[in-house]
Amino acid sequence: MAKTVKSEKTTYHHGDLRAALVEATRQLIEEKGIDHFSVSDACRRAGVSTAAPYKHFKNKGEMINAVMLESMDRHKHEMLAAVQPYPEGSLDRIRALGRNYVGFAQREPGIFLLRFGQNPDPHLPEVEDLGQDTYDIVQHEVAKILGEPGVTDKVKQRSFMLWSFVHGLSMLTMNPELAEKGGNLDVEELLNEIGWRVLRD
Amino acid sequence: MAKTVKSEKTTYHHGDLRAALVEATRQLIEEKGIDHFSVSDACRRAGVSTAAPYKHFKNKGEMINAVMLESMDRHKHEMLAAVQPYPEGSLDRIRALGRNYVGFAQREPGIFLLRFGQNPDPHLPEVEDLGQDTYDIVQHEVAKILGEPGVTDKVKQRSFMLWSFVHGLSMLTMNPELAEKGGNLDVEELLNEIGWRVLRD
DNA sequence: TGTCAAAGTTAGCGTCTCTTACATATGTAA
DNA sequence: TTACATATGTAAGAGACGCTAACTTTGACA
Repeated sequence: MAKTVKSEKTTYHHGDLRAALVEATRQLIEEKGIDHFSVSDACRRAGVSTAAPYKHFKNKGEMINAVMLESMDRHKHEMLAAVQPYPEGSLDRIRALGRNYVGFAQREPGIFLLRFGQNPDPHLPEVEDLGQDTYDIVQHEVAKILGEPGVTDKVKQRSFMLWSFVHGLSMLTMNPELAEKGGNLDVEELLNEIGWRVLRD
Repeated sequence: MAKTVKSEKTTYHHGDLRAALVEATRQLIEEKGIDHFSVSDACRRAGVSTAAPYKHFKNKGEMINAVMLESMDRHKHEMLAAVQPYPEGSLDRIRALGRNYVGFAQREPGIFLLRFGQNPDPHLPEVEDLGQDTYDIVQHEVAKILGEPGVTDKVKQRSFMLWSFVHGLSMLTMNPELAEKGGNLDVEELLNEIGWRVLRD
C-alpha cells in the first residue's frame, strides 16, 4: 500500500513513470479527495516535470481512470480471497464479504467515493465490468445459501438488500462524526445481525 | 424547488441577493456537483458581478455552508411531516421515514453527497445539530415500536441498522448504472422487507 | 559507432479561479 | 433636501491549472 513513488537514483529515465504516477495519483486522491487532485500535484510527488505525464496518459481523466481500474481490480481479488477460508454455502462467507467491503471503504475512502460518488459522465466499460464481477461473487454466495438454482428474483432481492446495507454501513463508518451516532457499535456484530435477518425466510 | 434566481426588474439593489445566491449555488451543486461549483457561476446565474457575494458571505465556503444548512433544515421538516399521517408506534411511520430519505437523495443528490461525501474539514456545529435532530426522529420511532423506554442499546443498534440500509439504498439508487444491478427492484418493497426483518426479535 | 525512437525537460499560452480596493448607485432617515 | 449607510459594479491582482510545442537526454539496436 505504501508504494514507492520517487526512485532513489535520479536518472533521466524514470524506469516506470507510469506506475509511479498512478500510485501518486491514488495517494493524493486519498489524501485530498478527488476534487482537489491536480496533475501538477502528482508530478511534484513523483518528482518529474508537469509535462511528463502526457507521454503516458492522454489527459487528467485518463490518469484517474487508471487509478480506478487498478483499485477495483484489487478489490475484486480481495473479495475472492476473503471468501476462500470458509466452507461453501456458509453464512461465514457472506460475512467475510461484508467485512472486506467495509474494510475497503475504510482503507481507501477516496477511491470508494470516486467509484460511487456523483459523476456526470458514466464510467468506463472496464470499470462496470469489474463492478459486475465483484457483485457476481455476492450473488453466487447468496444463491448457494438460499438453495436457489441460480440468480433468481429472490436472490437478486436479497443480494441487493445486503449490498445496500453494507454500502450504507461503509459510508457511515467512513465518517467519524456519523459513525459516532451508531454509539461505537461493532461492525462485526452488525454484519452478523444483518446476515441472518436478510437471508432467513 | 424551482425558485426564481434573477428578479425580473433589474434594479441596482437586488432585494434579496443573499437568498438568490444561495438558491443559485444549490442549483449549480445539483447540476455540476460540488467539485465543479464556482462562485463566478453562481454570480452569472444570479445576474450580478463576481464581487457582489462578498457583501453577503465571507468566502466561497460560507456560501456552500449556507446551502447545506438550508437544505438540511428542509430535510428535517420533511421527515417530521412524513411521519405525521400514520398512527404512533406503527411500522408505517418507519417506512415513511425511509421513503422520504431515499426520495431526498434522489431529488437532491448533490446536497446529499455534499453532506455525506469526503470532506477534509468537519462540518459546522449547526449542521451536526440538524443531523442529530433528524436522527433523533428515527430513534424515537424505533423505541416506540420496540417498546423500549428510550434510546437503549438495542434501539441504537436497530436504528443504525436501518440507517445504514436506507443510506446505502439511497446511494445505489442515485446511480442508474448501479440501481440496474438491483434488477429494477421496487424501493417500496425493499423498505417493507427491511422494516420487519430489522425490527423483529 | 551511429541512428533513432522513447522519455524526459523547459517555457509558456490561455483560461479560470477567489478575492480585494475603490468607485458608484440607491434607499432611508433626519 | 441632505447626509450617510448599504448594496452593487469595475477593474485588476495573484495564482493555479491543463495542456502543448519544441528541445534534450538516454538507451537500444543495426
